[in-house]
Amino acid sequence: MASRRDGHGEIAERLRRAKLRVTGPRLAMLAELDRNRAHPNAWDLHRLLRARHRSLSVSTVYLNLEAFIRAGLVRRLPGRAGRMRVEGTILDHDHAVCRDCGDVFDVPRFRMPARQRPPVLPRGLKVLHARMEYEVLCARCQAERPARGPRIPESRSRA
Amino acid sequence: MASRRDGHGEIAERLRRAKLRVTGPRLAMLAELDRNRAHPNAWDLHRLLRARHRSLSVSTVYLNLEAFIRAGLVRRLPGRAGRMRVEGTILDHDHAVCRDCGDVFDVPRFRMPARQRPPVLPRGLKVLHARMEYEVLCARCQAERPARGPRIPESRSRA
DNA sequence: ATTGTTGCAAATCGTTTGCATTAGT
DNA sequence: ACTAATGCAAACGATTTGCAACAAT
Repeated sequence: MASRRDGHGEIAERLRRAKLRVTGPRLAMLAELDRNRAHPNAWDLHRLLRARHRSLSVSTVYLNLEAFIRAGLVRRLPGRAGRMRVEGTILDHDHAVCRDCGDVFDVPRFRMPARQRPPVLPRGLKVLHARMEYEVLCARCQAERPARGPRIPESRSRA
Repeated sequence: MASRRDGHGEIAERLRRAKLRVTGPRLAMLAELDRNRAHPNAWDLHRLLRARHRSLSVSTVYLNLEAFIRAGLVRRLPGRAGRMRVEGTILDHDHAVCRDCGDVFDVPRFRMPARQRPPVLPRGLKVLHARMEYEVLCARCQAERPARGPRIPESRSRA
């Protein structure tokens, strides 16, 4: 509906290049993902977008995220058990994931030295990207006592 | 119960070092994780272990996996939306994750060149490990037609 | 006109939790 | 003895699916 106005021209273009139909929900989702650096999950997005798009349903969010991921417009992030996280900024950064709470932090990108040849991957795999990933302990989890029980399930997100 | 016999001596030792009580379910889980290179999830483990340990419950599997992860005995792997995968072999290898189906493949480890200094991480993060991760398209997904719908939810595992 | 997309609700299924019991230490 | 670990079932909550109405091409 709200096709190309809104200054979504560039986003609409991305969708077309990906051979995906340009629709309101998609423009809204990509726009949000463009600006949201908090690694939101499907529900975060749904909640955030409901403000302007009253009728947006969760299933649409899921369906579109899947489509975006396959189109390479969005990347799926490692996250805590039971939820999918996503990020739209396929920018130049790597991730640090907290071993205990699963929180994800953006970290400056590590660039593989020019002549360092990447390892040979198993036959059949087509490499799309290679990036460094850090397993860390976030400040909060370090403070934690030896802790055994599960951590607070996480669920923040900026607006 | 089946404390240290079974040739689980070494595993029991690992548990003690991690300050975790040595119990049957734990010995069984770690033993399975030691030999299973298929990146199983909680249900896979439960299913595999039920054979010998008829009474093992899923919650115990989850609880112990969480404990193992925090103890650094096991690592949590990136997985498809909504499920946790795990691996016991904290060996020298990296991972390649299929963008579309989420399958994980072990790949030879990339070693950061000696004098290449790793990037500075945000203050407060304590780095436990740094490894390369590849975003790939597995053979099956490459064969796939442009595909839009979700892939078969995955769920294999060796025995 | 054709076919992908959406929204809704129901169905699934992975993960978590409460609690009484059992078993390590 | 003291307390963690277990098993069970119920509770949760995230993701998926079926389908009819709708909209993009």
